[in-house]
Amino acid sequence: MDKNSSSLDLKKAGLKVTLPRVKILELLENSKDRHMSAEDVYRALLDADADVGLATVYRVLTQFEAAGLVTRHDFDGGKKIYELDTGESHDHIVCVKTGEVAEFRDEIIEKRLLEIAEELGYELTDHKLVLYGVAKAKS
Amino acid sequence: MDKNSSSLDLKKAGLKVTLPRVKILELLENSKDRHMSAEDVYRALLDADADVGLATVYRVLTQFEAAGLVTRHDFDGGKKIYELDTGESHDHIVCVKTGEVAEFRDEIIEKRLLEIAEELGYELTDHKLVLYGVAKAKS
DNA sequence: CTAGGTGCAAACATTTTGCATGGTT
DNA sequence: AACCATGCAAAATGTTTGCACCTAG
Repeated sequence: MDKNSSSLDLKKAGLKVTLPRVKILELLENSKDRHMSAEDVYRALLDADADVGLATVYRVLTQFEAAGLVTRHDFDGGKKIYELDTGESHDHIVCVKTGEVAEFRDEIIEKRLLEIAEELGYELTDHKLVLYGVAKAKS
Repeated sequence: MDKNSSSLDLKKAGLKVTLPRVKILELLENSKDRHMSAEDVYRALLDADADVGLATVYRVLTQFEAAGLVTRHDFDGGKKIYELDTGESHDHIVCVKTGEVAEFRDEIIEKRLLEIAEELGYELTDHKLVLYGVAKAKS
């Protein structure tokens, strides 16, 4: 019953349960790297002997985003990065040396952003915050 | 002596003073919209009867970025957006309806970001913060 | 069975690069 | 004069789309 959870999520999202969609969703759920580009997903599927076309990967990821299953980021500029949407909004910190991505959520920031938008005369709908830094050696 | 300031900036940045570079820098300094894509710059130059190739626009903007004269953003994902670097780091708020971009700087945020990076074991080198919202009717 | 999904390849959009020519110091 | 910058067109990315075939409900 491995695919059951994925199937349920798909149905809940109003998407027909097809093989490519299940495979992609499972991949996103199980992959160690939560942040993947369409190309990453495509290659991972190939490695897993799943025969899914690149165009389908793009289409499915787009549908997943529309359905709220995944979130899209444009960290650097080259590619679009997708990650499973856990419901918990969070921000990212990227190591400029290794490219590794970590996540965090900070209430002080969240609260202040609301205030700032208010002060500027906007109703805040979303935000995107990425920190860039060098990971320091751990003591 | 309109071009003098631009020329000086270019020299200070260690760039040879050429016509395309001067024109592009002046454009960025004088344009009402501080945020422009390479295509935007290219078309504005065409409109001004400046005969600069698109490839040169890309090259010059890249050099300007390397020289610290401009900053690059990837607001949505499609295109890369450039803006003059005023030295004052600031963040952006984008109206999801009109696409208009406003700028702000908030010390509470700046301070907190440093703390967060520290807590996560990073030395902060940069950050990117974009708020998305709907501009409310002004009373 | 029927609507919608998929794969492939071609089309697109944006950015980069090779090369011969031209401009700046 | 020497060197680097430019323009053009071709190539390289990354993403989207048209169309014939296939599959889930």
